[in-house]
Amino acid sequence: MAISTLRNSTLPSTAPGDTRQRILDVTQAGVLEKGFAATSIEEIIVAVGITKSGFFYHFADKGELAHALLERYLSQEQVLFDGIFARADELSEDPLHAFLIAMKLFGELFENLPQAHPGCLTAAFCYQDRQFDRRVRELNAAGLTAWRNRFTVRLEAIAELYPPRMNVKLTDVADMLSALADGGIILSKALDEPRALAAQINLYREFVRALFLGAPTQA
Amino acid sequence: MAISTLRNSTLPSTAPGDTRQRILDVTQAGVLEKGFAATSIEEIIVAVGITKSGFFYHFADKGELAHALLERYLSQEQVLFDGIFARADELSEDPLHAFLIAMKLFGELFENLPQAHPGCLTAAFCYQDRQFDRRVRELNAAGLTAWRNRFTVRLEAIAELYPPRMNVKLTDVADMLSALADGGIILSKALDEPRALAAQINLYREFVRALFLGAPTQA
DNA sequence: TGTACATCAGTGAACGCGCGTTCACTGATGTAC
DNA sequence: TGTACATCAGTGAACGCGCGTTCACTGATGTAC
Repeated sequence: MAISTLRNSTLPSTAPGDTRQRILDVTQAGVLEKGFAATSIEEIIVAVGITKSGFFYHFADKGELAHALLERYLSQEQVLFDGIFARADELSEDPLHAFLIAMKLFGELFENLPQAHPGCLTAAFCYQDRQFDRRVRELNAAGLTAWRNRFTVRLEAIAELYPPRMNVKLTDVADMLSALADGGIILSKALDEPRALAAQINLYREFVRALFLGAPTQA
Repeated sequence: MAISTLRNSTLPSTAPGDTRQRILDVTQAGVLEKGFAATSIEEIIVAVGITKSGFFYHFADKGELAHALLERYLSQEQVLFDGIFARADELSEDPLHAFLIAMKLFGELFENLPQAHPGCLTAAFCYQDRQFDRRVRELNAAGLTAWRNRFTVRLEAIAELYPPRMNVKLTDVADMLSALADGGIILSKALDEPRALAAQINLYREFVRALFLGAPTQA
């Protein structure tokens, strides 16, 4: 009680909704390091600095925590990509070059990470999904489908101007970015090589370039 | 007791070492569906049909189970790829074509899966690695490094005959297969689309072809 | 060939700890009249 | 302006269940002599 009084008087007062966000922050870090089941409510509340009852004021049960966490993650990701594509579209009107610029911007996010990328919640949840109810699983699938659609629309616009040089399905090429991002994160995490992720995003850009422009005859 | 007597008399008697393998089989399925922490010893022994003490005869503690599981998985994977490359080398002496054949064989493993691929232990462990001791984490990293080295050697042999048409690091191209396999598995699991994995392996083949042979001028 | 002992592959019962969850309560702030 | 009530953001104590682990024991098979 002395501590919380002290905190309230000396530290900046917590903004409304702040505790909930901090619970989600701590949970996300735990899920990406240890998995959801191994991240206990006990350790979350210790890190956040509230009591267990405080936790249950914000979330009815642990399942609702999982749902809220994934929901927040997917919407943050969407905002990120909206920003990247908006910027890329400012820089080029050509759909292929805008796409290549967007991939360059995306890759640059990971160029100079001091540590390995902390991880992708979609991947973590995918490997633990029998712990969650159907709502969570469907939310995760919807997130991947949204990525697929977002990229497929752009790839189709490109294909109208630049006939593809390989016989591939554009939805697969759209999925390929998700796959390389998730796979690149696993590489960088497991090998503790921060740069491995950016390297894979860069290869994706090379692939898209070769698909629509062809590979140069000599390097 | 009546049940175990029945089992011993009517079912084929268990071969030596069989119980241990069945424990690992059940654990692996659980880890890929729910994660390691959420896969309890209790449910493992029920599925295998032994008692808890029987489990602890085979494994000193749960950590040793994790280590044994990953060890077995990595060696099974190694055997699989030894077989694929041995077969590919029989079919072509040219390093590029042998590599492309190997990727075709690899992809065909996943062409006609009735369900989504059950998952990759390396990915699952990567997202839960703070649960394990250093031995397990190092084993996982060693597995990915082994893949990298295996493919890099082959890619370098190819590059001597077919100068690469893109400015990429061959170790990254080697990693790309791991990344696309892990990413493709996540896609197929999360979306429940069994074919998504084979599609990504196929794109890898197209990329390697374009890297060393160039993309055709017209599809 | 028979007997003694060792090893293998488990059984059965108990243990304590930590987990997620519940419930009655509280102090500070906001709103109605 | 003062008072009554409602809402927000929690506290504190208790609960039972399931978890991983331990320990003394056992029945079947293998090996030495």
